[in-house]
Amino acid sequence: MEADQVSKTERTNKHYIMKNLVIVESPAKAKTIEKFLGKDYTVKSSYGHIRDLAKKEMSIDVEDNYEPQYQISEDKRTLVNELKKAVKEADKVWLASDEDREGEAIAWHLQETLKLDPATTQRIVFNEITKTAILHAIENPRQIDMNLVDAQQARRVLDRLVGYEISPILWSKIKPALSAGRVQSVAVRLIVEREEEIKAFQSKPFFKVSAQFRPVDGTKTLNAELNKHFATAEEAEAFLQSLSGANFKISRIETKPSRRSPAPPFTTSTLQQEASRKLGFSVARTMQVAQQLYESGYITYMRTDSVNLSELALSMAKKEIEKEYGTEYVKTRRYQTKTKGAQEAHEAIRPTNMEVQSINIESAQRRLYELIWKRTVASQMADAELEKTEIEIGINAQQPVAGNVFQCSGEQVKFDGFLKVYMEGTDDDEEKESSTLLPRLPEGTLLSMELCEATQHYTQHPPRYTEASLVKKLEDLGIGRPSTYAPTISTILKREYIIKEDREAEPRQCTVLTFKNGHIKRTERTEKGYSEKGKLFPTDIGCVVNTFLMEHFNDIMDYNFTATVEKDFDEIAAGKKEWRKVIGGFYVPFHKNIRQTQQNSQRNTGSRLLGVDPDSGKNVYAKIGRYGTLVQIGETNADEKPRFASMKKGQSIETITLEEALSLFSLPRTLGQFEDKEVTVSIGKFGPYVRHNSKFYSLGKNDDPYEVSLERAIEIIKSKREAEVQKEELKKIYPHEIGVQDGDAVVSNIGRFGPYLTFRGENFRLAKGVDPLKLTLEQALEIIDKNGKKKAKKKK
DNA sequence: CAGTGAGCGAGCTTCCGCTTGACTT
Repeated sequence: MEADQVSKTERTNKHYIMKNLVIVESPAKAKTIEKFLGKDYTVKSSYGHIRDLAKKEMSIDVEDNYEPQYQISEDKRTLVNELKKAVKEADKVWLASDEDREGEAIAWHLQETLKLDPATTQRIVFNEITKTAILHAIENPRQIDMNLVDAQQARRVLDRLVGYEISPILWSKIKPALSAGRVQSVAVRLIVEREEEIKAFQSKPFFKVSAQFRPVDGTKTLNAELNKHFATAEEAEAFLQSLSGANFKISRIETKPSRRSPAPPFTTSTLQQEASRKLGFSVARTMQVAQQLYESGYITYMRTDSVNLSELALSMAKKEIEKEYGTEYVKTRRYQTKTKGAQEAHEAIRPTNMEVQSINIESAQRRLYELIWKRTVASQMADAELEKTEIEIGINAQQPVAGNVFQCSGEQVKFDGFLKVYMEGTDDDEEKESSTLLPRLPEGTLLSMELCEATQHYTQHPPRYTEASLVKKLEDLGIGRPSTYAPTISTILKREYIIKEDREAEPRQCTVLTFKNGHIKRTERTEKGYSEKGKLFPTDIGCVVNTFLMEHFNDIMDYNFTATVEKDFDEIAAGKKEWRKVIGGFYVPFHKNIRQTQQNSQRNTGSRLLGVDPDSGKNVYAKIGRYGTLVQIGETNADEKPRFASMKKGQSIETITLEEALSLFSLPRTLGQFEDKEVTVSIGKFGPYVRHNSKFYSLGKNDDPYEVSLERAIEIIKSKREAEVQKEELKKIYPHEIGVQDGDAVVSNIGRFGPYLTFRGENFRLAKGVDPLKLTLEQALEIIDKNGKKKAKKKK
């Protein structure tokens, strides 16, 4: 009886202080929301998905209507246990993951895994992290939308089926450990096809004619360009010749106003593009730095496809612009997201506080922050007003020059508007002509020609993709999501389907014809061509895999495949289609194709016959082997085993010559004798090495195993020996006891990254240049204390 | 990763999308 009473009291008390648990996706978000909600609410984070298809095998039962087999992800087990505990202590659970397909699925997986009652579990959404938005969400809970969840399940299952059924075919037909997928394979296709375009491109020379004019009674010069190019030097010369004794006058001058509008605020994709163009960041670096800014509270969430700004952000921007630049610079703009397949669960990427123009922290973070600040503020500023002037200069020659005129144009800024803050970069490889202010001259003004030049140029092949321009292309095609752009690139790099490289351009011969005072002078000059930095090139493996996939899985390689299945997913989300039927409609023919391809297709190694080995008279091939590209002497199915040699970095099946291939067989190479033992050089699993007295010495970065001399090899051996002696010396010194504090020793030790301190089972790094042997106990303890505080901060 | 250096062959490899962490010798 007494026990009953107690529990009753407890229950009443509990009721009195209602305990709420809110689960969001990101811990940074959790921290912010907790502040808004007060102490009746505990806010925890799921750190994204907590459950997924099991990693091993397909984990989809195709016999049982595509039943997915889900599993708590390895790294989420402890987290799920914590969440379970928190659920027990709460009276009400609110699932507040993002308002999109993945977010809804996260909420559902949480509900299932935490065994929450759907009837009492509250599903809430907000796409703006403000107190009003969150309180509004709390007042409008709903239940989980199973249609949206099903759309996610269909997406997930389709991707697994495609990836896990095609990849094994690549292992058996081309090379082990390769992969294929709805997103990555199309990304590779884009790069391969661009390279093919470039290969097919025939660069043609042409001549541009430019001239400098001066008004007969004026001083200002006018630079203009002829409205026609010439194919040959002869034609250009004939044209220049015809200018002898010609008259020039302004035949048309037109001035018209024009406007320019700012670019919308950043999404993940546009941030990656601008950071690449303006800061030279790789896509991964941009995301890493943005993450740091997000975690420190400087910017909003960095994985988004939305250009939308919250009302709060709009008014903050307005205030900031008024304060900094004046009211005439303000123009509130609401942007519409046009991206295919955008889900818009978040705002655009913007500063959390527009009053903060810059932050005084590490350079990369500061520069990226300033870029975001400028872009956001500019997006809320007035148009720039320009005045564009076009001038046409007519030629009055003895032999009429059919329809040709010289042209020049200039732009003048009347009101700078958003240009005061920010100007979007371009991907154009050639520099844009700088806009100049043109003199105001009336029509009919007579001009004298000071100089005229015909310069040889070459037509340029389409540009290779950079990481950022590939992301843009993928986004345009609706392929991939903000959270996957960077990982997709790193996957196809890791598989060695593509490489990122700088390539120097071939120098080119350019003819210049100069026409001055009635004479034509011809000069030849060598011009540095356009060299490419950080561009993406397909590898042999990338090309062979692409050809194979294009031949056998044309539908999945189609640029519209994702867009097409997305339509199905949308219909599932709208409750118009059943996800298992959609998957069935795809899988039945797909799987049939898989079986046929496995049975009927040829092994494809990209083999190319290079010629005949003069020593053995056998054929020499270049092809893809188990561990990469190789060259081979002799036939694979002959009685005698063929000889193999791995290709060097930078060599490719397509371009390697017979001589280069044969030289690869010169390893292992015997260089000579040292200390009465043979010195040989070769290449192993971990790179090129020198072998001497059954010991191995890695070659330096700049040493070529095919070229390296005995002298250099001995140098390498000696320097490694010396390093080892030094290491032995260090071992004698370390571990070195600095002193004892409260019965525990403070010890310095030496590791791979240099000296460090150990105290009570914990390790502490030392700043550069600090010699642990000279440290006093006091100094050492100070370092430990400082580092300890840092660690504690990090843990929080 | 760890300071190695084959080739026999067992058993492994793989997808896309959400999200951050990690001890550090």
